[in-house]
Amino acid sequence: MGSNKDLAEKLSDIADILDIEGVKWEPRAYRTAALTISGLSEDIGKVYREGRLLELEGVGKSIANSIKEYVETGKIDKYEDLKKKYPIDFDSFRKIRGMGPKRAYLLYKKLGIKTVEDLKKALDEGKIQNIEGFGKKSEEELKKNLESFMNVKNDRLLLGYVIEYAGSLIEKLRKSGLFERVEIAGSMRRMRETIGDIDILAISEKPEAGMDFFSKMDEVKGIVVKGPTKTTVELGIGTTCDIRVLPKESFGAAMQYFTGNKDHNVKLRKIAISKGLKLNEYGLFKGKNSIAGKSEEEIYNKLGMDFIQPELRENTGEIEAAQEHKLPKIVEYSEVIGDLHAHTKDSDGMNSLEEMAYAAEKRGLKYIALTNHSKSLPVAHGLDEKRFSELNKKIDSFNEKSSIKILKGVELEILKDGSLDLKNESLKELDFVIGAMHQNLNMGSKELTARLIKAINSGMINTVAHPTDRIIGQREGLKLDFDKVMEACKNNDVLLEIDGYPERSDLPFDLVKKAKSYSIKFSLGSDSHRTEHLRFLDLAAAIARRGWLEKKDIINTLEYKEVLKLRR
DNA sequence: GCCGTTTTCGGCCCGACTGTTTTCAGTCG
Repeated sequence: MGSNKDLAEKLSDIADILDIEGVKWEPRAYRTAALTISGLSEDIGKVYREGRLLELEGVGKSIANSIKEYVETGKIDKYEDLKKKYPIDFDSFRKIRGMGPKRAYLLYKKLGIKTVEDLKKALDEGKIQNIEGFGKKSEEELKKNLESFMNVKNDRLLLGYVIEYAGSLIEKLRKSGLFERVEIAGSMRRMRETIGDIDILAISEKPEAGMDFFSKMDEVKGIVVKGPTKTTVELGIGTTCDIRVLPKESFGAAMQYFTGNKDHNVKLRKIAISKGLKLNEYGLFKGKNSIAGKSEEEIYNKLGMDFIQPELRENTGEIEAAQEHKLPKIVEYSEVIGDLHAHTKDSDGMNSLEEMAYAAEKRGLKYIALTNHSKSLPVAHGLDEKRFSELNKKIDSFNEKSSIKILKGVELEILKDGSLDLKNESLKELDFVIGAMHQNLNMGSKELTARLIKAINSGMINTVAHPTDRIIGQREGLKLDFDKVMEACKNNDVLLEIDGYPERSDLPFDLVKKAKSYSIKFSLGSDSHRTEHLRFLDLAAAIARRGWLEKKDIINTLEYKEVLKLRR
């Protein structure tokens, strides 16, 4: 029994070794496949068993066979053979800046370095600088990068906790007066739930002065590279930040290029080539003439397709849809007018009912569902029927006198056997019921799926809370059979939730897309436990956009009274 | 090894930066 991550690492290792052997192009193929698999949100074993391996980007006959081997035996012969020949810990070296496969091999050949520990020892003994192709500076560089590799806890940061920080960086740069324009690009612009670094693009008449200003900002801990138009620094918060300065006439091309993702860009470039054009960060070129570059729109249009929103740029069919003019009109952030998952201090939140409601109103919302935990979650001070009934009265009187409305809700425990934590009479008094599994999750996939489906079939819940139950960086999602779950949701008019709380970001966008294909509708929630968390609703909206959802797919775009009608 | 709106064979994204070279390879995004 292996994992997607382990398989992806093995395929990357194969790529590295083939690279060393001077094999042309094959490494690229293995890397593409590795990338696809590491980004997959379903178990590769499942994909294999359902005979869908060849549908994966970059997986052909040969790699599909390797995956088959891996799923069935946990091993890949080709990998084992190559690894015997090159017993090098490529997987760790890959993560050290400046250590690619070629250098790793050179150091192995010359000094017998196989592991990170070996490398550290050789560096400490000053042996690296004498190797041909290395020098004193490379040695120093490697030392530094090895250090930061050993200190790194988690390589990607959660969008929800970095986005405001990045916003303040941008503001500082704008106010410096050295730039005509400064914008965020990269995975942050695509609103991916985790980001590897922060990418900033700028237009400037004085790029060198701009680079100087940037590299000396308070937030900067160290400089990684610094050139006249491109600088990379390490920030105090534990991530790197790239800034790139480009000419005005190229800014659209640069935004397009640096927003990514990589696969999306590669495909666009191939399309450019097929039309006898060339696309790079400076523009779209016919021979030496630029035919587009100022704006992203003109680049997409000149390539024969509609403009594609940043959140969609993942190479998961958006380019084909844009060519056929069939992209959905995805939901706007401003169209989400209510929050359908929040807590107060009645259970495990920090703020009162009034504080939460008024804070939501201040953010421009028209309603908020207060969905406190139910009694079987004692760690969160879950409420019993009696306390819910009292809270409901408070909400009714609040609603009478205020313009923002509160929905009487619950985040209801789905018990071990699939029964519900509150009596039906009590549930009938509520406006919005979120079914959730927080406890007793150590059961088999079949049992978990059956448990959830029993709750969905009860007719008493509106939506399923954070359906995969993943915690990013801490635990994988539950191995639910989502085809069955979605089928059940569809048959019972039960929604799936998109929980915007940064660690959850759940459903993930690819499962959102899948659920949409079942014609399921969605509820969005910030899962706020304090007023400051209400901004996470935008992150839920971002996932909705990344999952191609339109206004009509999301009930938070309905008016308060319409949402009330959904409750039977 | 993968893939197809020039193709089932013959291509495979492209430019910046660094350090070591003495014109470029390796790495990165």
